[in-house]
Amino acid sequence: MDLESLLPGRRITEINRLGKYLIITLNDNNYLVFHLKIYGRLITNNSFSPPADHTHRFSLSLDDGTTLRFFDKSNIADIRLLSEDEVQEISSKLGPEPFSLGADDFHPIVTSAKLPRIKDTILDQSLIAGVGNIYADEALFKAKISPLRKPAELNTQESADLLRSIQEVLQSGIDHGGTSIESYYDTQGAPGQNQKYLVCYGQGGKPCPVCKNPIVQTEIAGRRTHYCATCQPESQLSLFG
DNA sequence: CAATCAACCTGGGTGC
DNA sequence: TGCACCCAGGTTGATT
Repeated sequence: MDLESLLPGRRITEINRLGKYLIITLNDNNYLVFHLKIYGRLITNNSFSPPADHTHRFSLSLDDGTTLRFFDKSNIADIRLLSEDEVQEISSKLGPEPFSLGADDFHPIVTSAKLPRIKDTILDQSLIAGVGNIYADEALFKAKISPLRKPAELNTQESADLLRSIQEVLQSGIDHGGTSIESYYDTQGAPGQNQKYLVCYGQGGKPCPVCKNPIVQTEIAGRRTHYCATCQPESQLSLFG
């Protein structure tokens, strides 16, 4: 990749997030687009030394003396220099941002989804942008909805609860500086704290904080999945309401 | 057509 | 200790 040689002389005019994409707008109407995937890390703290397994992929020297460095442990993260049209194409494939949605908007999105389970549905970036695997499990737990439920069968109350839960778990992640289960770092090289606040994800076998039955760990659509089979019943009917 | 799977990469952990 | 295998917060295109 020779992005570094293409960039000198250009100016950063704006920085935005689009779903899970980070979009840096340049003054020539091009865009530096990052997708961190699982292990991508962007660091602006010049004195930060990442662990040895974080391979350096990219550096950009800014005129205030900052160096923007990009590391990726697995080399599957993306950095691309794109035109406005190409960014527009990415944007057009993304669903709405969860924080911009109301319950009335979210219910039809959920119930018209063609995916087999609600977990697949909220992970689908074309339906709702920005929800990843950890936050999907946390939100479904919080809303007391089984990840295995068929999306079309959620009633208005359930979809409203789910949207609110998605917003809450994402806000928690933001407030606590990210979830550092593996090795997430913010731009200063500091780990996030949100892993301390997870109540479901990664808790397989441990007692549910609500009912004390063990949290189930399984796999749904190839993604590690955790839920409480008691608090999040698969059947919509519950004798105990 | 819908749903799953392999591939993209690499390093770390685990179990034999 | 060595080695084969599995796993990872994601997305995409191929395959069943």
